[in-house]
Amino acid sequence: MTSTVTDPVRVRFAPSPTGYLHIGSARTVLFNWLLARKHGGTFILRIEDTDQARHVEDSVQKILDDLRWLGLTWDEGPQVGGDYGPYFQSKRLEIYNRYLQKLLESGHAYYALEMPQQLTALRDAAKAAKQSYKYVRPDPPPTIAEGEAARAAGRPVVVRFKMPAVDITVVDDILGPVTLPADQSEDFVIQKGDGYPTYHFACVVDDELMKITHVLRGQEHLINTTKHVALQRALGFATPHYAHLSVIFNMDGTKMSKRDKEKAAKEGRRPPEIDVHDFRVAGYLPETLVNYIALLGWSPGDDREFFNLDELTGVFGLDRVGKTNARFDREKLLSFNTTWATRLSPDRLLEAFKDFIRVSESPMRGTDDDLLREILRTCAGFRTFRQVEEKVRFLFLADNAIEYDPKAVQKVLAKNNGEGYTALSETLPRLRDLSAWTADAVEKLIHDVCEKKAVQMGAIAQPLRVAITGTTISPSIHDTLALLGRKRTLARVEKCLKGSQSLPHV
RNA sequence: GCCCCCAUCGUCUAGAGGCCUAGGACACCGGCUUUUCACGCCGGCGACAGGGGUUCGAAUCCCCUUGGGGGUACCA
Repeated sequence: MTSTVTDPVRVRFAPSPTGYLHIGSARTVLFNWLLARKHGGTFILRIEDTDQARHVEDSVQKILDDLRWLGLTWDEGPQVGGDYGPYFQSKRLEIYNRYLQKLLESGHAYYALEMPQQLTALRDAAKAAKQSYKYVRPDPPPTIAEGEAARAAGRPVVVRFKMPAVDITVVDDILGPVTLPADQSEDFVIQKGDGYPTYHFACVVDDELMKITHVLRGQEHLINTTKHVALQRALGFATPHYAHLSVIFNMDGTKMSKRDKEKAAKEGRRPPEIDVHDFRVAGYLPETLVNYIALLGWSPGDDREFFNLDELTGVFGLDRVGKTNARFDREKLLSFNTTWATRLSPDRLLEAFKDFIRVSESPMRGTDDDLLREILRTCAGFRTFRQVEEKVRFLFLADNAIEYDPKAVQKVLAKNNGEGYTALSETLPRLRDLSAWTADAVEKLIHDVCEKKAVQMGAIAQPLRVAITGTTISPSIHDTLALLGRKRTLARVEKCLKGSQSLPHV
């Protein structure tokens, strides 16, 4: 089915505040946002905080911050308001109760008195016997009066919706028609024992009241759609367009879960990035993330693959969203980031770099813009900001705090009877005498030394690099020296040379 | 157990019956460049899950099998 969009498009992203923004959710937001922008519609953010037990305190703040970082701003929702608020479900309890009463009175819903443990036991038994389980509606169900009395007596009473015994077909904008047999759905809970609505109920009421036209969500909700449509019919609500997105997995086919991080930490590995915030702290650009996740399940139909948000808005469409589950390829992401870093203007790159420095609490904090620009320039071709940081880490260490990598020292300085040290000591006076300490002058000097000694660049550059950084990795040798400055360079080389005298193999 | 969804290179995908001896990107493998790490350039390897149909003709349509995924909560 192709749906012609006539009403103004209103879409929403409805996270529950239980942590950071997951990379999979980020794709869902992106597609919603793009759909809204594409049609000049409205993108709404709604916080589904109906689960008191799992609520995480600063979660909302974190999610909002990472959404903004991605550039996915919302037209209605927390912090910006709107005509259809409040946008926190916990603030809409009266609204849900009103519709709940209607359902109760019209006989579409009823109070249910079973204890949770009782139900769990039945489910477990069915599972153990490899049988399917379904809640059986009491016959007759408790009356409203009985339900209210039980609740007044302090019993954990819930309200269940009478699921009609008809097959329900929804025409998904991505998947096409999907029919769910009636006998698969039970009378599900719409109000919990604590008085909060369940997701299904709150979601349906809010989507109606907030005039949502398109529901774009994860595939885990596909089957819920039956419940939602049934609820809409009972309530006399319109049914919005539905579109369900495929799932994103790790390369090994497992789910991308925060558990991966815990597991890695326990095993002493660096935790993989799972939430948007993880990628941000790891030194990825928002442009990269947006571009990469856009291509997970959507394609422009041709060979182009680099798009910013504006460009995506221009070409995005639900008709080009695929049905297949995707795997998250970190190698490709890295490659995208490398490309994006070269595509951005120096100003934009600097801005992004500073965000990285801030959120990652980098030792580069407090560095002035000119130096940061210079660092970015000398590290051109980098894959992530984190890599830049590692490459220029030597700049932010005290001269006497350089840690020498034993392997680098052996390979570059000590090997062959300390020929690296020899090269160093021969170069040192030339550096002392260098009139102007610029990258160009340094480069010229090193070339000159190489020529005089009839050796390759590496024979001079590498010993210098190890002497002043402690490692074999840094920007070009002339940039490395220029960045460090004459005084600190000389100090480090001298200290390195002095240290060599106590080494047995020299 | 039951229900639903999905199926092209290792990965993301293009492909909407003949344009396909299946295209691109990442990865991988060679080579070039090179002061380290990256970057860059050139070349190569590499897929229509299997089986039945439909059709003059199928990666494209239908069925079955297999495989993968989702759901089956007083979570969302």
